[in-house]
Amino acid sequence: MDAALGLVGGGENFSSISLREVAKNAGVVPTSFYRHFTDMEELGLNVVDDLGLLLRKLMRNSRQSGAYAEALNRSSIEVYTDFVSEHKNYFYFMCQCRTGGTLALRSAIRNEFKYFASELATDIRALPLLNQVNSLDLDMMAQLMVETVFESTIDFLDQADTSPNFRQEFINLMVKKLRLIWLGAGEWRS
Amino acid sequence: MDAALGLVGGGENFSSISLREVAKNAGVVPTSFYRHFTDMEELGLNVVDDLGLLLRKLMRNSRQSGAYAEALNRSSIEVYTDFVSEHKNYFYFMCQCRTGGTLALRSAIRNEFKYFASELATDIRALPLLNQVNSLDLDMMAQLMVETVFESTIDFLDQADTSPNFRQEFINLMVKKLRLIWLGAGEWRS
DNA sequence: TCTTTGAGTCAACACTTGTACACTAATATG
DNA sequence: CATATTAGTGTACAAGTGTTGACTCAAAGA
Repeated sequence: MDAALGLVGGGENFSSISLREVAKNAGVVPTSFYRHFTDMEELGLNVVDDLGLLLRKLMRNSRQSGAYAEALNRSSIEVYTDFVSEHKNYFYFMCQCRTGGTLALRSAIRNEFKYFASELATDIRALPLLNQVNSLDLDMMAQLMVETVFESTIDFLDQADTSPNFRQEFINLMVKKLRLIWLGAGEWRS
Repeated sequence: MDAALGLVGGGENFSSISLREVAKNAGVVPTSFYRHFTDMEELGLNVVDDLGLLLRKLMRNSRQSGAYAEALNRSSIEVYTDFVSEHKNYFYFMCQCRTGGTLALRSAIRNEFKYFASELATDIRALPLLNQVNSLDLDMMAQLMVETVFESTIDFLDQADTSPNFRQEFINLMVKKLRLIWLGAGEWRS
């Protein structure tokens, strides 16, 4: 799995990586691949699971630090961008497969997002700002926030190394977008 | 190009489609491919150009019908979803390549988005609702709206055929998200 | 201690892939 | 009419692909 992620991080597309490449990158003979996975797709699904664990860990940490309570303010965006930088390969993989993977892979990732969004929804449910919002609309809002962040991740990955202050610009833009959504949420009447 | 798009629409990932497959699907011998493109990437870039033309056409139509003036209300979302349904292959391609293409392909698509968003920005600039918003923030808002719509396109493509009322549910959700953003925009003070 | 099992090796297969070269036929252009 | 150009054809090759089957060997469990 690390070998596959390495290739993805190196610029290859997961869907066009061959079993043999993975094996070679893992320092192992091609036939050994079958000892671990039947398929490249199965390998991909396992990576999605790992990614899910990673994201849950991130979420736990954010909750502890209290940043999460205000759900996606500046500091939580900073945490996120750092996290992405530390796990570039995983996020390249995720960005690629969310739209370009097998149908099974796509829906596996979709599910991770749903989980993430629903966790966010329960966390912000209690906020007094949102007491005019019903449960369905709350889900919609959480979904929009999560999507907004994830959607921009590929841009961050692509450009993070281009200029030293891109990270700050990116964070500023992200914060604005989320503030805009929060502003709308405050006015929302279900 | 149609042959390539056909393969994409059939579930294959553009980045793993071979030159030979395209040739076969076009009813032509592999070596003939080189008469038109040097590369699969070059073919891809040409498809992006075509897609750009398509999107501009869509935008023109929406403007004429007046729906666009209110920028992404229900009827313009309906127009968009119909448009996507009519050009599924193009949109599968776009969704795939925005995150999974070559770097050149990715940034070509990014540019189309930028163009689209900036057009939207100039269209909504005059709205009295937004007279407290400066130019930079307006761009950010237009960008968020465009992203929000495009980001969900893959979900629409994947699930449009699953249930007969998915289209309506999708439109409802989309309208809500955009309404949320508009609500925020109305409160925004740059 | 014997035996099962997990993870690796090697050789081989039929097939696909990108690309090169030499050739043909229709269609524009001078 | 002659000539260039454009889009197609067939053959060929070296490299890469997924998958098979039979083998080794260290570690874990009985």
